[in-house]
Amino acid sequence: MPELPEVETTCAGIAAHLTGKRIQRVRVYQARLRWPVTAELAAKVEGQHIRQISRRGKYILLAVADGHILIHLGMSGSLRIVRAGEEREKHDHFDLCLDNGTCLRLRDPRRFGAVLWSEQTLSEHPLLKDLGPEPLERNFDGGYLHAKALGRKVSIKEFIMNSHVVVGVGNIYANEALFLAGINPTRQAGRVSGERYAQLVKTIKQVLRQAIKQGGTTLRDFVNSEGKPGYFKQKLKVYDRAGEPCLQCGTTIKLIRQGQRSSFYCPHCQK
DNA sequence: CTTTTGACCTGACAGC
DNA sequence: TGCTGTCAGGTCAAAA
Repeated sequence: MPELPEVETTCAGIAAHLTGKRIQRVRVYQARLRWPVTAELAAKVEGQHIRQISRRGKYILLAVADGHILIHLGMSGSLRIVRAGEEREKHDHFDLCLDNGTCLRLRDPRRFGAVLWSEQTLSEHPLLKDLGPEPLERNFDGGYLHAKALGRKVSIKEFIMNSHVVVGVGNIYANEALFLAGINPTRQAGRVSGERYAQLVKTIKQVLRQAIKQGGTTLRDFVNSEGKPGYFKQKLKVYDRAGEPCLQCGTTIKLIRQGQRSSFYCPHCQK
């Protein structure tokens, strides 16, 4: 489900509710997520104040005095702020109960998400330390991508979806950015010019910024922290449009599989 | 080192 | 009304 815009939307929605609040109680209803939710987490954070909410790639980070809670939404996760008494529904696996009668509640049908405790410096955490740059920051530019791609034979689409290359670009936005840049998703990463990488970086930033503005993309079940969907789906040019006409030239949008994921592109506009 | 494949899960939907 | 197979916003770990 959530790519960077959806995680960003979620983060922005929960931040004001959490910042400065004291964690009264951790409730784990289903510990078996991507990794087990540990008893250590509860022991460490109960009674602590949430100092700050931030995001690194698709990880949401809640800072407390001597460590961080790392939350990943996987494919189907969502976070909401609920009243403490609110009835739990199917797939609600985790609550962070605050001292003001509200809870941060994680729902995740597929359980590919994660809730982890980290006492390490974040830049040394095994899941974070090798992550690529943030796509919306200045250090993510055409020169960086072009240099990183040198000698790489993977397709450009799999390349930009690799979080060690750049974080936050998932299947929807990879397809969209490649369309906007006019690049065929099957092209080898190492065989794309610096000029085209500069263009691609622009379209990645553009599509992510627009999606954030629209509150993300809801395909079937993404909801923000208030339970509302995102509206970027209406702006998608190629994703989920196989067999439909290209909005630029009318050619039929093609569907192929790359690395077990669907890719959509216009064979005429993308070379 | 890079690349590919399998694994983890539930739910929705198509086709028989 | 089943049942089976396929697909879905991710990404780690192991194999090649």
